[in-house]
Amino acid sequence: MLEIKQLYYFKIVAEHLNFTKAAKSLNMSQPPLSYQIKKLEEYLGVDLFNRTNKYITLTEAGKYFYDISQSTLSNLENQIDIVKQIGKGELYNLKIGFGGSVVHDLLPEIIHYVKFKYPKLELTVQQYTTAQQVLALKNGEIDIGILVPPLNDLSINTLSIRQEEFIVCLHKNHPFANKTEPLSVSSFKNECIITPPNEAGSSYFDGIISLCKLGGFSPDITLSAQEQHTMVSFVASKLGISFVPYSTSRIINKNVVYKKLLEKVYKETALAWNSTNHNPAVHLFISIIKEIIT
Amino acid sequence: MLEIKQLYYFKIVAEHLNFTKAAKSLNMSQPPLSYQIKKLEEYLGVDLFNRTNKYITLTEAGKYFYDISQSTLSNLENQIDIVKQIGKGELYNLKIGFGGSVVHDLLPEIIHYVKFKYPKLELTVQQYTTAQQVLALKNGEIDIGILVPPLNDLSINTLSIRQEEFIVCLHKNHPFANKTEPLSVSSFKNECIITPPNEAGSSYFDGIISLCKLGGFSPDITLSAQEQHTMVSFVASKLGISFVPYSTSRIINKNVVYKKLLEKVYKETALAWNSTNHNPAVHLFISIIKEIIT
DNA sequence: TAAAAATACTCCATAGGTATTTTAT
DNA sequence: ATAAAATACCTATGGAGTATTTTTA
Repeated sequence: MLEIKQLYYFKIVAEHLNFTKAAKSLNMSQPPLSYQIKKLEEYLGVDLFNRTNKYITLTEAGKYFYDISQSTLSNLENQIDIVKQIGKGELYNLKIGFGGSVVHDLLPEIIHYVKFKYPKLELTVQQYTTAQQVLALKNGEIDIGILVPPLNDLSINTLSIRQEEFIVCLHKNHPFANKTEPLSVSSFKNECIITPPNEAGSSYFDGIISLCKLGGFSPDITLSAQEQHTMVSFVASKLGISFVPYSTSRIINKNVVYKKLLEKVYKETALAWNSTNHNPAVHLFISIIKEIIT
Repeated sequence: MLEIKQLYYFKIVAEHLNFTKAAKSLNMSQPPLSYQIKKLEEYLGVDLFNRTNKYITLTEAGKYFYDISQSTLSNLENQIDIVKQIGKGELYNLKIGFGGSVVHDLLPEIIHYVKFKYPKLELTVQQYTTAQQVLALKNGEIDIGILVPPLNDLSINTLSIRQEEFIVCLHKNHPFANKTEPLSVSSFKNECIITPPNEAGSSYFDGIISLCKLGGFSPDITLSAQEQHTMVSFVASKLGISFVPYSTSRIINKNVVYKKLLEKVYKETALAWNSTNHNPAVHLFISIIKEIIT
């Protein structure tokens, strides 16, 4: 089996390109060092050094393995530092799941604010769908979700942190693209509507459906896209129109315009957490977010 | 000292939350497993499990250490796979240094082309200045540089892969912003010129100086920026004008226009490699690039 | 011939096994 | 009473040391 000791020995030998000197710098004798490197090479099934009895050089595989050893050792060192701080209660770690829609505005804002004001709070973030987040919250894989409520799950608490009205995204040559007054949803009853994927319990998708209902029609859905910028690109390619939350209008595309709607439906974004989670940072984080949104 | 075995043992225990069952799944008995975990905790100086004799749970530090163990083990596994392939000559690795100016066009083009056509060539890329690249080429830290020639260093070979004329980047309200014919460099003799940093031997900077000489003046340099998009932002903020290579005009900024110049000076981009480098992938890579540029 | 790696061997530290005790539910 | 972790003790693998040989520049 591979051992960390071997990575370290190898790193030192690769830096000295001389077993005897490397052994000296490791405060050990040369034979066991040679032995460990040989064992490492046997484990990998790969020669790491070109050996002549006078001098050694790294093979191509050895050069690559040097990078591995280097980065593995330094990563471990840094991460273990963090573990020690968490253990001493000097640092908190929170695992945060988020949906794609907050990547470009809310999430960086939150991360910067937390890093600046609460350097003792280390955030690990990963992208999920809302459904995946609920699962991950339940099995403790994440501490906090940033998702679209409502959830019909009693064990998960939520706190609404943003309400955005839906607006419509049109191609610049669309007949309504130059109107200045808000548009009625009913004007689009014969258009192809580009939506997010209709996953089980997707409130974002449901919001679009209820918007169309207010306009008196059921949408013709032939195109869906996971990412907001893909939806915008589809509109730019004249594949249809799209109802998007206000924040999407940050995505600038020269073939696309955004227009307000007469009918008001709101897309909510919420924090979610498992009520049985005992990580003390959860409530710290929630109170920080409350600071931001007020 | 930390051992990889301990990371693995810990991972399994954390997944079972039960020493006896974890030991069974590891084909070992429970006491030595408990002993190794205890040793690990002593090494870290941190409790990883909350123990009662009936059941155990992960501490917050333990949860974080689980992530470390997980990712360290899987990274090592993947990377070792690559080392084995390199060792067998089934895969080549090339370390490539590049200057900032190729990030948005040439570099992605090269990476995609290579990944698609030569999946056996694994590229590791890292950003450097031209001067740093020359150093890294000499000490073998990188195999290939993508930089601005000429280099006055005989041990480094170069191959020019792109020539771009300099154009001028102006604020949209600049008096010349609406001209259609090419502009003379001399028109800008009284303007503040935004440049890249004047590092030792920067041919990019030198190109701008010789451009100004053609216009019959020495530039007034008060502002410099490392990144192309920063230079464009400075122009957008009316802090001056900038002479930029043609590829920079890909950076679209609604307050900025790009205009051709009467005087033609070219910024070159070249591949560079150490003539004593024996990595067989170097010449393979060079021949691939020749395919792209012809 | 000299410098460095490989080989041969010895020893002891420690990983892991078995048997047993402790503890909390 | 029982399931699970901790403790005590034993064994043997293998890591590291010393002495020596081999290799080639």
